[in-house]
Amino acid sequence: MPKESNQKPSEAELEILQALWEYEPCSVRVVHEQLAKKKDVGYTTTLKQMQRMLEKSLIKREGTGKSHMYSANISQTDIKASLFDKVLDGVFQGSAMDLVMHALGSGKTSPEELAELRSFLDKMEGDEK
Amino acid sequence: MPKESNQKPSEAELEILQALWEYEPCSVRVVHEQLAKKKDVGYTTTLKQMQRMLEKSLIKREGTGKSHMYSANISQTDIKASLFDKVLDGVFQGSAMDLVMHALGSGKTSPEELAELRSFLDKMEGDEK
DNA sequence: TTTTATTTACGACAGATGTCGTTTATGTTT
DNA sequence: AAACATAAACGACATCTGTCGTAAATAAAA
Repeated sequence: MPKESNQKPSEAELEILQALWEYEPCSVRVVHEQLAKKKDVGYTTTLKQMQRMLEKSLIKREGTGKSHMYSANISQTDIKASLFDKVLDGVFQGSAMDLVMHALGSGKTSPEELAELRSFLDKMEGDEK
Repeated sequence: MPKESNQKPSEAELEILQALWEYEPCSVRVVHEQLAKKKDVGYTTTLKQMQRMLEKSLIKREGTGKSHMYSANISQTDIKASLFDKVLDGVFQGSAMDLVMHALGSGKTSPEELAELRSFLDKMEGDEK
């Protein structure tokens, strides 16, 4: 199997991964510019962070001499699952339903999405039987 | 207003808070025994952790002399919201729907719960208009 | 081929986190 | 009161994180 990372990314590392998932493969500069939009941080800070992430195999890179191109070495799907589980077990006592309710109650869902959800439910209930 | 904590708990701190939410007010010993079920850690470690949390006002305590009784100083609801938002923005690109789908797709919901969700949806759609 | 602009690579540092060992204080039993 | 059992307080330490400054490497321009 491919040697994927097993470490869980920190806050800052996650931000970098996000940029990578969107632009990979790309240079440190590109990633940094994304971060710079959200917060005030130095280029070398981003670089250093990425170098450490490289050591941890959270990301990978290619290219020789100057300018390396980086890519995430961990899928967004995995992180989604991982963070999701963490929150689920951490504060929702493992009740996915509770979490769903929270999500719907947060007022961040449009009517269209609710409709979509409804049909999804139909499909789910259709399957089991 | 009551002086509540503003810091976000770390991994280990969250575990302690969980124990507190369930048993508060309680002693360090009780909290420790809960943690000990899940991981191998020393009593003084838990104690130290809690003392630091006290400084940060993540928790509070009462009782004089020996044996203090501790309680969480931050509501589980707040943490829920906070962690939820973090995950939502962090990897689900702010799409609550995506997160809901993930939750439902994780196979951690019973048919009863799905039914419950359905009626919840009915209610929601009934309200808006 | 100098100069200039970038990109990397290193090394440092402060603060947060996770873990303990040891010492001190304080009830509880004889 | 003396001995014992516990709880709390301290201080120490190794990592991990977030941030940089500075130096070295390398490509691009003059």
